[in-house]
Amino acid sequence: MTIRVYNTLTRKKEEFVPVREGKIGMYACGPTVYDYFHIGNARVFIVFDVIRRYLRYRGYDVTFVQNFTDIDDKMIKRAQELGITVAELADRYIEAYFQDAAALGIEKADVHPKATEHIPGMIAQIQQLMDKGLAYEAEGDVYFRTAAFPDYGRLSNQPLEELVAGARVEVDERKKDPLDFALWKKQKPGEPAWDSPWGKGRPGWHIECSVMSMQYLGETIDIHGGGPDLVFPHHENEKAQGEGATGKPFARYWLHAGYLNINQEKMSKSLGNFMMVRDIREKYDPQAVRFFMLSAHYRNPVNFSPDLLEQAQSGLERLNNAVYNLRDMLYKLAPDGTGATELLEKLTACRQRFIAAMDDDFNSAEALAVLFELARDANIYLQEMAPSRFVVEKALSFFEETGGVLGFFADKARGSLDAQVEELITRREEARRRKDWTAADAIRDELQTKGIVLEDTPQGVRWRRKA
RNA sequence: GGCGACAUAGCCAAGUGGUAAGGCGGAGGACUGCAAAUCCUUUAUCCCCGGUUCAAAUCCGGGUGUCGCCUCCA
Repeated sequence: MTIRVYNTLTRKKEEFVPVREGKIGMYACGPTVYDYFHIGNARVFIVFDVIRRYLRYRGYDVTFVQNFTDIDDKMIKRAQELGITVAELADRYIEAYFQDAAALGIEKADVHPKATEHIPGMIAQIQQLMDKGLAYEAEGDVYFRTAAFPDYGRLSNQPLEELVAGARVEVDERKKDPLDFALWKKQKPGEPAWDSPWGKGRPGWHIECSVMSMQYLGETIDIHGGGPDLVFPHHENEKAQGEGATGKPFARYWLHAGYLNINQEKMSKSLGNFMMVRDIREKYDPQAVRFFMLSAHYRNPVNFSPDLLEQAQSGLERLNNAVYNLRDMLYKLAPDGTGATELLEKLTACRQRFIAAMDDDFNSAEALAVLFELARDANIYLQEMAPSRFVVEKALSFFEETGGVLGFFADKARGSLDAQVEELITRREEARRRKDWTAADAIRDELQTKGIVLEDTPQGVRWRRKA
């Protein structure tokens, strides 16, 4: 079986074949760290986190790079507003990024390069482009000469004439062509700047990603991805820069997530409907956010609302309960030999279906459906009077394996109860034996307030922590 | 004007030729001292109109509707 991915460049699903056998270089455009990241960013980060985990699960040696844009107009403006330096602003929100990302179960990339630490490489690439006639200087700025790059517009599938006709951007007199974009920007008073052959200034946005991806992953990377609105101009420009400089394909597969809307509308400052992960975290389980994102195919547009998040929360709880119940049973059973049951056969079938779903352009929605089906089978199995520890263990490892790909069921430790809680549970059991339901229920209620849920099963009392 | 996406049950959402996965919610039932968790049953002919085909949610044509990109927004 092979993995198939939808490639924005060719606008169809293709068989995935990396440049070097067994190894994958993957780059996703990261946040500009001038604020907390929003729920739309979160979708992209989660999607690429899962893609990366899945490719690793399929046996590839994956190197994943995600940058931080720590110098640009927005950074400068925000730093001025806050009365701090651009570097201080970056530090603040990079730290916030890692906190929010961790809450969402997003693993750190192998490398998180910052633009400001790669200025010499950018200058070198700009120089390369100038040497090839693909860039020109104009009053301290440097622009990419799009007319000299015939492939320009191919990624976004836009004929050049149309790009020009549709251009709403005001014409900059210094550009030779409205489509030309800045590689280097001359310093304005008060702005951070670096020395360059063209005077003091700073890099354009697009050049940083070209340079950082090539530095860490080589001239041709396997997967380059990001948010949907990066197709044009950002990725189109990156591609032009990288291919202009090397003459080689910049990326084999371009992957883009779909939009995340709020109330059927795009998130935008003017509508005032920006939702930050930082705020959502205070009210909802961030794991539910993750589940929500994976419950639809990554390329489809999705709508986001608190109501939908609660639906997701309920769905995730069902899966979590299945895993809790398996773990609890494992804890209660003594080791045994092998157990031969239908459930073992279903495990094998479900594993195959999970892989088939994810192989098909990372169809996490279908993959989740497989987990739900197995959850039901496992729950049924747990109702047997004498389940086999061997089988329970196998079922549990299925969830841990697939959960490892999707980023769920991470807290393997069953956890322990403090002595006081243990004592309460014991006292409740005694009360139940006496049929003193009032006392038993009082204890159960008390534990509830401590976040401990008790469930009575044929095999004895079971407890779990409320999420 | 150019380019594109989407339209499946109350809600979310897979499925791209063979007679509709899964989840949330609802209803009924089982289990339980009561719960919780769980299980069982139930809840759709896939926007409309044509066409191709033995057979279409799935392909083709035409509509309608929603959304997006073409602005250094993920």
